[in-house]
Amino acid sequence: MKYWLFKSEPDDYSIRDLATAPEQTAKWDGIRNYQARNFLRDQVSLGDHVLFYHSQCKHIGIVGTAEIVRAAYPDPAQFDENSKYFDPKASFETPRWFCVDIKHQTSFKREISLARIKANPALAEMVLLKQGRLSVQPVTEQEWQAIMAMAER
DNA sequence: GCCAACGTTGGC
DNA sequence: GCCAACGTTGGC
Repeated sequence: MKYWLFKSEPDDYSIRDLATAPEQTAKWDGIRNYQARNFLRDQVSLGDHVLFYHSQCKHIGIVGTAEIVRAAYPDPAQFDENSKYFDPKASFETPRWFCVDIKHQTSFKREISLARIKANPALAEMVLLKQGRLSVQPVTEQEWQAIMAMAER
């Protein structure tokens, strides 16, 4: 069992959108960064747990959790000429980008703000704080437990 | 809206 | 393969 942190701009897609989606499930597509792609394609597995993070908004932080309900498959948007995620260099034979499906698990009453994350010594080594721009990133079990201890349901 | 950090592109 | 130019992310 592994743990991850997925970033989303809530104006684009929020934890509330996920919680109210059909079957509380969504396709996590549009990832167009190679490092994030490699995690999605090679390491994110069915049943893994996800911290849902809101970026570029008023209340930046971790807002809930989700679970991987489908492992990596080619992101259909790369083949769609009308999508902003279209990639002319991708083909069905050699897809370049991948997505997974996630299902909502919990929404926190209050977000665990970035400021509180930075203030917690147990979280000092989080990839979130080390590598600010990575939108799919691993989380250790210890970090997961520390986050859960801070969360109000 | 600004700007730092960092990823990507493309000329050489 | 290097590196400058450029684009994007994301906190503030």
